[in-house]
Amino acid sequence: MEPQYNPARTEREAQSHWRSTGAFRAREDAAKPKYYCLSMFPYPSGKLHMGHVRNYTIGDVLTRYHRMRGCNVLQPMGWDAFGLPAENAAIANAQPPAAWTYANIAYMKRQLQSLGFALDWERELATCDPRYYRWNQWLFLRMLERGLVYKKTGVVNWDPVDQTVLANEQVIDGRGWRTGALVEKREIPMYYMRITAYADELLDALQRLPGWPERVKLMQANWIGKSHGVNFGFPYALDGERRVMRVFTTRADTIMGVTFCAVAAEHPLAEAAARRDPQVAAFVEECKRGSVMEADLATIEKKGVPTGIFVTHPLTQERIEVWVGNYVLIGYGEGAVMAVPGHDERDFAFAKKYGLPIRQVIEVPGKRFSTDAWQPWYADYGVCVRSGKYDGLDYERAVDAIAADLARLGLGEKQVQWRLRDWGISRQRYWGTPIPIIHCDACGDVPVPDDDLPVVLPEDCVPDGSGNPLAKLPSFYACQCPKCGRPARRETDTMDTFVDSSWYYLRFCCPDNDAAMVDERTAYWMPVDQYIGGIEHAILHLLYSRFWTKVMRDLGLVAVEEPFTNLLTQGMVLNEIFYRKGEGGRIAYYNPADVEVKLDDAGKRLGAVLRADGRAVESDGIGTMSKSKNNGVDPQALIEQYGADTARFFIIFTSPPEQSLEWSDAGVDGAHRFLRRLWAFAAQWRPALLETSKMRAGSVAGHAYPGDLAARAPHVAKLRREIHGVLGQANYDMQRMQFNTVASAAMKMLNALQEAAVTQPGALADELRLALHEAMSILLRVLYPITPHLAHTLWHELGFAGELMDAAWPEVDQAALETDEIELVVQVNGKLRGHVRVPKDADRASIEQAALAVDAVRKHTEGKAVKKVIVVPGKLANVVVA
RNA sequence: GCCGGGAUGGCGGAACUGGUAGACGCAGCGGACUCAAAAUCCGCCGGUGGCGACACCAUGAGAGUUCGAUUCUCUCUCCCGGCACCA
Repeated sequence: MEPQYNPARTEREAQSHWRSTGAFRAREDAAKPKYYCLSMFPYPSGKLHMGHVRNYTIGDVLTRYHRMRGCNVLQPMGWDAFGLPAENAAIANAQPPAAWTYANIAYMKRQLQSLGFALDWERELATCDPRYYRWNQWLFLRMLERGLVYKKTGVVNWDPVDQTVLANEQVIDGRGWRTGALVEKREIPMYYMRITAYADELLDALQRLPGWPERVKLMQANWIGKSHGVNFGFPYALDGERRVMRVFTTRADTIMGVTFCAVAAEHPLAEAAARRDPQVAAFVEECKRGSVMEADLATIEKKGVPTGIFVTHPLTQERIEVWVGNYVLIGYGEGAVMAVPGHDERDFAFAKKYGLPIRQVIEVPGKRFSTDAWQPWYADYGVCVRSGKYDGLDYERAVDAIAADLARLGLGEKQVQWRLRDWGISRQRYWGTPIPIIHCDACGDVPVPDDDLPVVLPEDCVPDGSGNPLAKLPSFYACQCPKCGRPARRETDTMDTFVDSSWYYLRFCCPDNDAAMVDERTAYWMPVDQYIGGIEHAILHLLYSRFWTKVMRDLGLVAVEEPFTNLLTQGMVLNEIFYRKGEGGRIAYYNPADVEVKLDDAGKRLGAVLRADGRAVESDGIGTMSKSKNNGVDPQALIEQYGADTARFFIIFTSPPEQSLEWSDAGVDGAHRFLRRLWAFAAQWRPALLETSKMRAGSVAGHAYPGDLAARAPHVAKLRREIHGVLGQANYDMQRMQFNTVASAAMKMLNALQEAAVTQPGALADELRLALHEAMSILLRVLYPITPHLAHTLWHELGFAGELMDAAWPEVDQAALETDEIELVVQVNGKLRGHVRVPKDADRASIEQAALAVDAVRKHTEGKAVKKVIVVPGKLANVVVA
């Protein structure tokens, strides 16, 4: 054994040992409880970043821990390989996305392997592989057959210069990222998946996911957004035709306060008004410019124009004017809303701005209504006033009565409304799963027959930013109609990459099956016992995966109701974002490693410059590490300098998993120092520990301190008390997944070991030797999930039995924790004033007496009446004085 | 704007069910070893006052509940994530 820690050699040897023994190959084994541990697979952006290291280290810790607890573990890895960055890289480097992606996968795979994760690489998959995405296409066709896929128009960002559809990410301040042209909204036909058909179940089943964080379930519930209300119509006549404008409201109790209505720019009424009023037309045009993002729509100034069209209030017969409002969403509800400025904040602001009437129709006791300024209580539930026959009714009764009256008129009914919209999966892009549809002039949209799957994506295209290259590639799109055999055109849109990631966890169970999407092996491994990934996926990816699983269940393909039993949402790894704005609004991002932050003498920040040219760069604050913002930190330098175990230990130690983390490598030295110190300690005491290992090799208890040998020496008893006390905490922390304090626990154990060992530097007494042996065995097992190479190597070097990865997780010896006396905290009026030692089984009265006898307590209670003494057994005594 | 989360020393963080605030580290300071440096080891290390014993203040800000609040409640500020075409 080398006297000094050599991470490169340790890791090389441990990894080759694991590789040659196939240590992490997962096989179905009905005899053992299974544990499927999955980390969200990475997008192959080029290099791993710290977020990946954090994510996969957490997964690895859990996988190795559960294996020691006796589980048959599966931890697979794959590549979320389709997506936009590959096309961006293609534009920049004139290289096909496929070549770029495969090169990135090869590099990142080596990085993952160098980190020593216990992955079953035989199950590796990449979503850009036709053997994978053919099943996207296959399931798409099954969903199409069942009406779960349909076609309708959707709104996209259109760059008029490049003649291409832009992702939201590619729109910066309303302009195309490459051209700087003002982006327009455009409606195009797209395929949708009917996730709304599962809205009720997706919401309901959240209650049966106790292993998910409450906040994620809350976010999903809010996203699905079930609301109860009334859908009703305002009759009107237009061009001599009698029609009805439908709206949905959750506040039907305020219906008598309607003073106007508002419709979205895309609403038929707005279009009708635009045809005869140029002002309305201009406003509708204005609304069609700008972003399609909800966040932008929500923050823009609320504006509108009157259409000159009037509808009839269904209950009062009042004439109500219709406005076009830029804040009304065509995609939500009916694209039209009734406006009650008295009791809706948005409507109030709108009415104030345009001088429209505001009417109070809800009263809350003790509150005074005024049209001067909005007050939050205006939106509260109360009692109807100035509402004719509904006066005096509370919310529930008013809604019931109004819904009944509207129903009698044939104009409305109660309705459940969802915020959730169907999932648009069409992308006008090249690097994705081709949608298996053929457009025939005679037969319409014809599904590609199953026998013709997969529709293979050509891998040699180089996008140039001006639209989808597939649409310019006759060898791809030219085809025959499967129905009539006449020339036809293949669909050139591809699928949203969320499709790929919606079921990869199922494919990991049976990645080698070329005949079926999934097979019976999913019954063994599914559901995923522990899923780990960034909190940024709390809604979309996780909701789509839940939906997809339910669809597959209904198709009889899998048996599970929900894909992920337990979810750990990892906090983001953040770093500062630096950029420069070039001509035409183009933005270039610079990696923080290449930027120097300038400080003044007082340490105040003056600015930042790019090291390469010394010119200033702007800061865009801190944000999640990403390819697009170029603020990732490559872990490679860290691994090369310190080794994988240090990188793993550091990322685990520096923060609890769920917390977001601003990247800083301060402290890496400390992590490395600890591992060196542990190695040196092991090397120093190796002869004694080896000898003890030999002596105890046949012991059933393994490495536990023998129960028949009482630890009489105080320093031995102290060591055992400390080790087992820390172990108890570590076990608790492991279970609640607070791994940073498990790492701390390992450090505390080494500190205790060193302290105990120096107490008797000469010949080791048997008692101490056995206690050190036991403590070291516990320490290595606790540390193994975090720093497996080092722990594995020391385990062998010190002669501990068997393979560490299959050693049983250590348990606390309660006998080691016992003491005769305990120390209690003594407070006066809740303030710490001293300590007192009492027998461990002391009763309340004697504790009270002991507390009152403490000098500091006497000083602070002198001349005052003691009202009572609060005794918390085992913890404290608090003397309360007047 | 809406939904979800967070804020504790110079820094990362700890404090289990409301019970010793600052575990474990980093950085810093002082010392030992050394010709010297690195490595290693020992000590100190929230703030203010005091030689000291000790006292007071302190968990983003402000209020409240409690014998006692980092922990529970309310209001506010700032930061992070999501908002349906980044993944």
